[in-house]
Amino acid sequence: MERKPDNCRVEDALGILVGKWKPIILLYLLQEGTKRFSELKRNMPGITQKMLTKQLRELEDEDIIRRVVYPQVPPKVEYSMTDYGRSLEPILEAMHEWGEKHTEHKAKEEQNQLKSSS
Amino acid sequence: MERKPDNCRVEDALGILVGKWKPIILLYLLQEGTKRFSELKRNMPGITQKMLTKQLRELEDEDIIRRVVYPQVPPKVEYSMTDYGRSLEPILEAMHEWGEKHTEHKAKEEQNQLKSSS
DNA sequence: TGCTATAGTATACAAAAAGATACTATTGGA
DNA sequence: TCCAATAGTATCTTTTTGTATACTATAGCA
Repeated sequence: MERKPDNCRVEDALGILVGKWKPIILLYLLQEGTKRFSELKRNMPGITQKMLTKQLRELEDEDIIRRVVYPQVPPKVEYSMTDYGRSLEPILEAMHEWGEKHTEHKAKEEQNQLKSSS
Repeated sequence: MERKPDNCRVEDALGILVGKWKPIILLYLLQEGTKRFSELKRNMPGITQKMLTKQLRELEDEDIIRRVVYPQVPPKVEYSMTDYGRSLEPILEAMHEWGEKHTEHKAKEEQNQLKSSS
């Protein structure tokens, strides 16, 4: 990594991944393939419709996911990863792995604090 | 990636990396090693002292960077990556690479839009 | 006729992140 | 005696994110 901060493109990836629900949406779609709006919602207890819609729209605007509307009533809308979106997988995977190590790390830290305070 | 969203640890990494200046700070320290507060500030035009201090404290609390105070006047405080912090490098690297591809991708998209609107 | 299901909007509000600006302590040197 | 340098705090304001809640359209069905 020999580059200047001014050509740092880390922010681009970060901008796409950031948002309380985006990583969860992306991992879900990566694992499960195509999903309807209602299935996404069911899978994310606590999310509001507005939030889910917003996150999906943002991901769609970045060409990370695809939105397909079926002209039916009641409506049916399906979401899936684009090929381009799938290219985020290594990042998500790296983050997930790091996150698991981090959990251990925090556990150890707490252990140390207990020792030193007793 | 065959896991349930409820054991998704992506958020942990995200929580550490998110912040307008954190990736820049981390890449800088990874590349340049130990740096003083004033050097960090000089390297990030636009950041306020308050912001820099806050981001550094948060990274320190997570054991990602180390803060060493020299009892001098005027004060001297040095920051550097911890070993643990260096374990974030693959993620930052993956993000950087993706970001570069993203820049091309966006350029192509704009080309296509120009074509289709002419 | 009125209810259900689905995928949303619209509006108001609360909380978190970021920015602007002013202030502090201390010592060596002019 | 007063100024410069360094690494901060303390407040206040603005912007961005996220939450809560209510509302909409429409085909099919009882």
